[in-house]
Amino acid sequence: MLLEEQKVEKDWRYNPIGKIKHFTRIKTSKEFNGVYNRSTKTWHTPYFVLFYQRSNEYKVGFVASKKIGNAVHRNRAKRLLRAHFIENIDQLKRGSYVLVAKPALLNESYSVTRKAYLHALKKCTAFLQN
RNA sequence: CAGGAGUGACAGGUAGUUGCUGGUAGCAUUUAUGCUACGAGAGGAAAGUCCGGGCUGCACGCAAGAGAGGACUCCAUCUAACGGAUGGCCAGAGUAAUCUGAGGGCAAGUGCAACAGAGAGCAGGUAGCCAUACUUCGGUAUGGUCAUAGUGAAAGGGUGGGGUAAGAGCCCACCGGUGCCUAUGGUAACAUGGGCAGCCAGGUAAACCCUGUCUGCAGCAAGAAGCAUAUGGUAUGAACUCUUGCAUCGCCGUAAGGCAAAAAUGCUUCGCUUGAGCCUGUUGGCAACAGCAGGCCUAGAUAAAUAACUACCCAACGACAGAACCCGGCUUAUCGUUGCUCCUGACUA
RNA sequence: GGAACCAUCGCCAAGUUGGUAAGGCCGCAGCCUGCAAAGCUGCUAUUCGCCGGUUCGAGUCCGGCUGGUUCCU
Repeated sequence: MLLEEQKVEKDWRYNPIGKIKHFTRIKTSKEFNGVYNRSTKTWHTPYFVLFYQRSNEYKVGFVASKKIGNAVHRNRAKRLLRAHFIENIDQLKRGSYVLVAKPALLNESYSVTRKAYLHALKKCTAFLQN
């Protein structure tokens, strides 16, 4: 019994869900291309594109290209996407996520983009719920 | 009150909830992670990368070698240094406050100037003017001359008088400009005078070039250390050969490395923030700035932290915009709010 | 982050020492042909990426912006 309890504790401690720290970031263009090409589900909205690849690792990548604007606008787009991601982080399945920003993201309010994000997650079947 | 000129400051704030990146302290354990508390967390340009410096590596015998290349160029001061700043001088713009200026040398040398025009670089002579000769009395030829006309961005001083066949710095007076000498003021650039000379000497050096000053080359993806992976091996003494030797050349010299190792790939750590630092006061200076005293520690990330939401304030959901080794400048972008000083005009007292 | 370079007609481009922008393809018009193609002739840059400066005069020289490309990885 004790061992089992310890195991549960271990699992909880090693379960990275709940903190963005535990998601390893996607860095190189090779990794990004891997997610783009082998993604199990993708969903497009006017504000961003969500790529989801099922795997045993926890990985995230936020992308803001030069089309969005200068460095300030790119940083803001990535921050907004990160805020969306952190909000529902404890309900996500294992896998690699890539969020690509679009120029319309900066002009729309947070509540609208939040709805779009939740809808995209549903369509990609990334929620943990049964 | 209206219109200007200069120089500063700020770059949203407050409260709450949920989060991010470092630091310090404590606790826990699987010993590199988690939790809790406290405090910190982008700019005036962080930008462009246009200059200068620190720092690091390479080079480093001659170090103040030589030349090339590059940059700058009125004077003085400031600075670690600068192509920067401050104050002046000169030139230009403006009624003025004030602003703008790559602002040495073309009386060292070489080159360049399309078109137009007679002529564009040791000046020249188209029209014109004058004299002489000839004459068919229209003019033609030769010589003198350049004031006047025309061309051009620019035609070798200006005005007046004398002079002459006609004219001309040919001569004279005044003015402008140039060189030399000199007096006064100023640290100096230079300014204001005086004398003498010669008689005018064009523009262009962001054309070559000359004078003077500076300059070794590269950049934190510099460079150092650790772990893992696979590759690779002439010779064993020297020589040969290979690789490297950070722009060029001369003389001198003949370097370094080849398992006690080298280079490649991936990851990590250091470099990485206490510094020509900031703030306040005071002293010196017209000022840039410097000295002294006291106080402060103020981002250090790594696909890259400052966010999301709610409420209120406000003329305003705020302009331009995100540190990436660090400083000093320059340049460019910028919605506004606001302090101080000065100038001109109008009106009132 | 650092370093180097480029921009000329719709496309490809020349333009050395500053003097009024060659050429080819495409397009348009004409000739030729029964009609076309080919060929021949002619036309097409008012602003040389943009803004200033030097100069009598800048595609060219100098400074600053804008856009793009390449290298270090």
